[in-house]
Amino acid sequence: MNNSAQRKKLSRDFYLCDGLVAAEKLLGKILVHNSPDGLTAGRIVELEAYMGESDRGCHAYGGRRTERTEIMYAEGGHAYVYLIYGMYNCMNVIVGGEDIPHCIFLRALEPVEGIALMKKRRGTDKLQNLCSGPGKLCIAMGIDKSLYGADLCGNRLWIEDDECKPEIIRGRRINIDYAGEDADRDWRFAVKGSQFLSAKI
DNA sequence: GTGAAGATTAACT
DNA sequence: GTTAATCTTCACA
Repeated sequence: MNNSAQRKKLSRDFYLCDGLVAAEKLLGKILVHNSPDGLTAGRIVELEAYMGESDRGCHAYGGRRTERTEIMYAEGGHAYVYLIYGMYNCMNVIVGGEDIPHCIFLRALEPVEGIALMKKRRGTDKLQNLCSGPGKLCIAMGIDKSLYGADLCGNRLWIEDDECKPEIIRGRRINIDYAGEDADRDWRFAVKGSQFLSAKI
C-alpha cells in the first residue's frame, strides 16, 4: 500500500444506511484518531455487523436502551466505545438513522500512520500484532471511553476513503456463543489475504 | 444494594 | 486446547 491515493473524510450520509451495507462499505476504509499524543491511522481489514434490536448478539437486542447503549440510537456516524472483561476497550461505528441501533464492531486494522506511537502504546515491534484484535486496536489507536459518543464527522476521530476496493470475504462472528442462532450468521467481514486479521475466517 | 456475565487477550499445558 | 486477569454494566430485589 502507498499513500498516493487521495483520502477524503466520510460525510454523514455514508453512515445513514443498513448495517450490512455499511459493513461492506467500511471495509478497506481508514480510521484516523487525532490524539493528544499524535495522529494514528489504520485501514479497517476486519469487522462485524451488529443489527440492532433483532440481533441477539447486539447490546441493543430486544430494544434495550440503557446508559451504555444510548448512543446506538443516535443517527449514524458516532463512535460507541465500551469496556469488555474489565480490561479492554472495544470500538464500534454507529450506522443507520436515528432510533436504528445498527453498529459496526471493528475487529482489526492495518497500521497506516503513527506506527511508532502504536508500537510504544502496545509495547511490541511486530506490525501484525499491533491492531489484530478489537482490544489491541483500541490500545494502539489510543481509543478509550473518552471517545464514547464521539462524532465521526468531527476532528478528533474520523474515517477516510482512499478509494481502495478490497476483495471481501465473510464468515460467522466470533465469541458470541450466548447469542444462539444469531451467533452463526455470516456477519463478519474481512479483506481477503490481509496479514493483519485477528483470526482466520 | 447485590450478583452474574461478558463483541478479549496473553500465558499457560 | 484451557484459564486467569479484572471491572463495568445490567437485572433483580
